[in-house]
Amino acid sequence: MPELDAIDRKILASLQADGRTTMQELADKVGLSVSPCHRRVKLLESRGVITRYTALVDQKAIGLHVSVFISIKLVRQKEEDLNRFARAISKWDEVLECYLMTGNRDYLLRVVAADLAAYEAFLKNKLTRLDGIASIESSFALSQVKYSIALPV
Amino acid sequence: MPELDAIDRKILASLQADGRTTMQELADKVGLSVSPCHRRVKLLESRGVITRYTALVDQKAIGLHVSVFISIKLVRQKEEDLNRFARAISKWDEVLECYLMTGNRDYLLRVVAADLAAYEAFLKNKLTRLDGIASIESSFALSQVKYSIALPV
DNA sequence: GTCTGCATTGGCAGATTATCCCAATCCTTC
DNA sequence: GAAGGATTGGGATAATCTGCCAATGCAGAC
Repeated sequence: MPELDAIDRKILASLQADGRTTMQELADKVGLSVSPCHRRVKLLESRGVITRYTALVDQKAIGLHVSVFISIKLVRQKEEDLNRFARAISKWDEVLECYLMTGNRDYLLRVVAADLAAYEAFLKNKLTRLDGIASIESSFALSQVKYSIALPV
Repeated sequence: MPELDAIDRKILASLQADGRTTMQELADKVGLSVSPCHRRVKLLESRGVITRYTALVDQKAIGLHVSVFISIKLVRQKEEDLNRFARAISKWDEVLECYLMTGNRDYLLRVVAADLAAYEAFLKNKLTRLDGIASIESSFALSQVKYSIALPV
C-alpha cells in the first residue's frame, strides 16, 4: 500500500470539506492539472481511502431532536457474544455510532430519535429485547457543540 | 417552513447513501423526472436541510489508529464558560464531536489521533491548558463497530 | 360538474463537467 | 549521462448539470 503524499492529503482535505467540488477546482487547489488530479481521486477511491460520498442532513430539520449516548455492558464478552451484539446494532437506523470500549463498559452507542417517546420505543422494542445485556445507561445530549466528519489529514 | 413529503425523504435517504448520485439516477429512484428532482434538491439545500456534501475517509487508511471519548467537567457552568470552551474545542481538528451533556458530566468529546503519543500531545498541549476544567476522563475505543452518517428519514 | 388559480411536473437545449487517450515531462537508478 | 518507469498536461468526447417554458394535476369556489 503506497503512502499518501502531500497532494493526496490536500485532495482528501478538500473533498472532506466539499465532496462535490469539480475536478477543475480541486486541481487548482492542490496545484495539479485536471487529469492527474482526477486519476489520484479515482485511485484513492479504489484503494478504499475514500470510502464513499454523502450528503449531510440537518438533524433538527428532519425532526430528530433527541441525541443519546448509551453505555452497555454485556453479560459475557466472548467473541460470539460481541458479534451477535454487533449484528443486531448494525440493523437499527437509530444507532449512528457504536464503539467497543476499554474500561468497565463494553459498548458506547450514539442514538438519535424524534423525541423522548420515540427513544423510549427504541429502548423497549429493540435494545432491551436483546439477550445477553447486563446493563444499559443512557446519557442525553443537550446540544451538539461540534460535529465534524473531516478527519485531520 | 414547509414539511418534507415522502419524495423529499426518499431524496434525502438516497443522497445520504450516495452524495454523488446523478440527478437521473436520483430521479429514477424517487419516481420523478430530472427537472423537479433537481429543483427539490436545490430547495433542500437552500432550506438548510442538506447542509453540505462530503467525502468519507477511512480512519485507519490515513493512520489515525486511536479513538478516544473524553468526559469533561468544568469548574463553573455559566454561559460564558460554556461558550469559551466551545470556541476552543471548535478550533481543534482532533475533536470530531462534542456534546453538552445532562447528568454529572458537562461535555462528551470524540477525539482521534495517530497513536497514543499523539493523543498524549493533544492532552498536554491543548486540552489541559484550557482554563476552567475541573476534570478529564478518557475512555478508549477498541474498535468502531458502526459508524453511520445517515440519519433515519 | 365546471371553472379558475396555484403549485408541481416534464422535456428540451445550452453550458458545464467528467473521463479517457496519448504525448511530454520528471525522477530515479545504473 | 542514458534508460526505464511513473506521473503529468492537454485535448476530445461523452455524460451531466441547470434553467426555461409549456403542460399537467389538484384544490377550492360557484
